[in-house]
Amino acid sequence: MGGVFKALGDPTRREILSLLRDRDRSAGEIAEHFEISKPAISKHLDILKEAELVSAEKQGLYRIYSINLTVLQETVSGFMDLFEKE
Amino acid sequence: MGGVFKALGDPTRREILSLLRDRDRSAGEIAEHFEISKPAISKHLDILKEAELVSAEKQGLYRIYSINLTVLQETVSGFMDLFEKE
DNA sequence: TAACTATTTAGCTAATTAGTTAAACAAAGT
DNA sequence: ACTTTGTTTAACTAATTAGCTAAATAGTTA
Repeated sequence: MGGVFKALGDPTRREILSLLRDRDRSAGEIAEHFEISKPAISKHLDILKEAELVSAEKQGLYRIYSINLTVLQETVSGFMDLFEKE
Repeated sequence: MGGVFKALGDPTRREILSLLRDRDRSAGEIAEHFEISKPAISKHLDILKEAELVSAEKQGLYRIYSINLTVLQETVSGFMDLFEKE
């Protein structure tokens, strides 16, 4: 669970998630949206994958990334439950 | 908003929040729950304060910290709304 | 198999972060 | 005023992180 919050701590990674919210995208397509280098994006994707916030599927030459909404929602809302007033 | 996720990214800070969930506590009381030094805790508290996740009130010799549930909930749930399926 | 494209890995650097101890500051009591 | 107690600030260090470029890997196409 720590990994999820760590992953969400970086603005680039949050922006990647919001790109993937709309639709799946290849690594290169994601990289296009940022000023930073492709290897840097690749590393961010790796961290998101590690946190299970995204998953990747090989499709020919491309790696298609998709967001894992379930993990995102369950982790964050599970955490937030700790802070419910009762 | 970034500040909130950055603040939540650290396990010590999440644990501080969960201590403050039960009741307000002084800086020293918070520090007692951890192995690390008081100055280290003080810095964590500063980051949480910066993110407006906690607030501090002077009470004589003590600084009493309380959690700001509103900021925590609104920020996180506001962020999660971006990921609602529609 | 050679060339091309997409992506990742490796090796490096600069910046940030979480921790340390020592010193400073603030409030209270003697 | 001096001491004690609680907390923060300063100065430093070690570890981590986010970025870079160059090289390697993997898949496609000619």
